Amino acid sequence: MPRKRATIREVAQATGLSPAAVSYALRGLQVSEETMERVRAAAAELGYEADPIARALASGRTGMIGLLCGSLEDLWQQSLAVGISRGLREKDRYALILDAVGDPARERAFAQRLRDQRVDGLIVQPIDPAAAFWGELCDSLPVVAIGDSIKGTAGEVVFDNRRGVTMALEHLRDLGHRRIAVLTPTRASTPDRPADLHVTAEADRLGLDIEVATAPHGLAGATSAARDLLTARRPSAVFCFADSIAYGVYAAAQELGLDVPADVSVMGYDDHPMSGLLTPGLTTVDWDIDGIVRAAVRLISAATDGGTRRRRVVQAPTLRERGSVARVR
Amino acid sequence: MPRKRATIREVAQATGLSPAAVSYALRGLQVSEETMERVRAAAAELGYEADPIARALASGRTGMIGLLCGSLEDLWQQSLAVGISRGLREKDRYALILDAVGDPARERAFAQRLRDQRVDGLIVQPIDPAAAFWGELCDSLPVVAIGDSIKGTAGEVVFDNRRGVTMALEHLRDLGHRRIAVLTPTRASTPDRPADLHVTAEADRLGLDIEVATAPHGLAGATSAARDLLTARRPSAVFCFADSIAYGVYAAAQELGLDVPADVSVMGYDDHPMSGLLTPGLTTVDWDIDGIVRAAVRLISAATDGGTRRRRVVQAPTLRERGSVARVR
DNA sequence: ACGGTTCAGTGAACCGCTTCACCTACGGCT
DNA sequence: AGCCGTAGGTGAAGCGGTTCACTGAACCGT
Repeated sequence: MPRKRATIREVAQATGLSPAAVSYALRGLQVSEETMERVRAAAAELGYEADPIARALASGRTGMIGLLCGSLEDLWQQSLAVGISRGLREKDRYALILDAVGDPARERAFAQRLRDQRVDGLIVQPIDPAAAFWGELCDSLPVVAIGDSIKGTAGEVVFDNRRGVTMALEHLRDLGHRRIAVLTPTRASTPDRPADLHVTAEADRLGLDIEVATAPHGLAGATSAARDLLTARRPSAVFCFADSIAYGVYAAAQELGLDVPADVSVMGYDDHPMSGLLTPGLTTVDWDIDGIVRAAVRLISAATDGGTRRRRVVQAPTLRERGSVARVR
Repeated sequence: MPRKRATIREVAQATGLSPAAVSYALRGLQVSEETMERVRAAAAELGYEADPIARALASGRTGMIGLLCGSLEDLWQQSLAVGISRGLREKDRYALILDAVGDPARERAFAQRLRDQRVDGLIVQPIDPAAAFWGELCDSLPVVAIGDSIKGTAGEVVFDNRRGVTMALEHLRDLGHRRIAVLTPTRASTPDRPADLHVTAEADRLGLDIEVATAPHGLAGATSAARDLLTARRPSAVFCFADSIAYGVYAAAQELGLDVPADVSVMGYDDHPMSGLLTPGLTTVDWDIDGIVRAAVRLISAATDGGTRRRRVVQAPTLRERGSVARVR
């Protein structure tokens, strides 16, 4: 039988004060230095620590930040999540991480769930940035969006995806590629992502012959999607909308005995740490994950600390050329 | 101004029932089919959904499972966390993930924090399985340990680390390696991990010349630790206690112009999905991550659903030979 | 000496749900 | 008819904090 925990009333009893006074004292409010000391001592003595749930119910705050990821199977999003967790910890906050598994319906459910959990703020990498519920959500707590812009957020770190896509496609074109397969992450339902649309527009402009397919982030799934792609009408290059997916292309190529980049060029998008370690190194679009983490943490902190001005950080891409894209023969 | 949410009393009012009845009805308890239907309709009408915080305070349960990771910088633990999250979701539970960052003090603090959050159960990959506070914790909620055994848990998935270590070292010895560097994860303070101890014992038995060093899980950190190792008195093989760390050795070797495995053999421990994709493929000890995930989810579910019997799953390692370990010249 | 501030602290009403003890009406059984 | 068992429902007391309105005393300047 676990010994019951001390409550605030016991501390009050022990010090001869009211529960209210103890509550204030422990938060360093409204009481004299002397009683504060007394209360602290008694609390330590009794091993008292405020119950976060009760506190959340009464005050509506938790000190937690919600982190809602579109799909945690994506290694890049994993890195992002870990980075943000650590960044927040340095500010004495915790991250509550939820994974929408690429499903917009879950995204909605989880976002609301996090609100109900009284997170002080929400960082989200949205699957469907255009969805209607975001508006309502942004009204009830500070939201920071990463990736795509959401209306009404308290701050956002958006990627200049148009630029990133252009950069990638131009690079491929410059090396002579014309028939290019594009692999984008699978989504449960597919809201038209701005970046996706931009791909076809840009391909048009550059006179490229594009074929779009989807692939899951997980290595096994991505590999099998890539296998289909490479065995059918094989393109000269594959542009993957996430490094995770590009890894699947490597795996499929290996299976099929195809050489990267001699038989097929591969281009990624993210720059995950592992991308530099592959042979050949993955040529990819680098979004500076550390910068994004820092910006997101800064924005959410500002917003929850009552910062009022809406902030927008636009992340510019860099082409990270390694060995996976070659000039077409 | 966000419209206030409906409470249970409003639903009660709307149906002409008592709050208690509504509470029961929504959980399918103690009420007639007919009122249940009426309540459901009214709830839907009002957009009512029970507040998880209030519910947690009153009932002491949340439906959440805590997941406490030793160090989320480790890619393998990331995979584990994602896998467990998904596995739990299928059982309509959520995982609350916390990262102890390799620090036993944080491990303690977070474990208690999770208990205070009223998680229904805790899955932990302990840094310091021998610490005293676990006992108290296991008394107050079901705990499942992964990796090393903890006293008093409701279940555990333990790795047969002795066997894994022996397997790895024997493999290296069989290929003629004698001077072997061992790279283990950095810990804030270093409780003597059983596995670590076993390494020196086994090295002794096999007549190997071992040098132990530590490295962080992050690629940058691991790389720099490996660089030091490889520039000093270079061993013929490096045995890393995590694939993440082995990746750092690859990176360092690449920087230094050393060939794996011609100049230095590398052996991992985990089998992360990326390990097969590197060139050469990382020879490693495979713990069957999917099996572990399944077992952990099963155990914690059983334990929280009032399962009483203590369960112990011992995970056996498999040597996954790829190309990173060569016969010594 | 007196009204007006400030300071430290109090009581009680929440926050929104669960749960325990109790109540009522109804049907069945003997 | 009388009694009991049960299904269906009610009221109120929590859960463990926070917060708001208020009080009593000390202090202030005039």
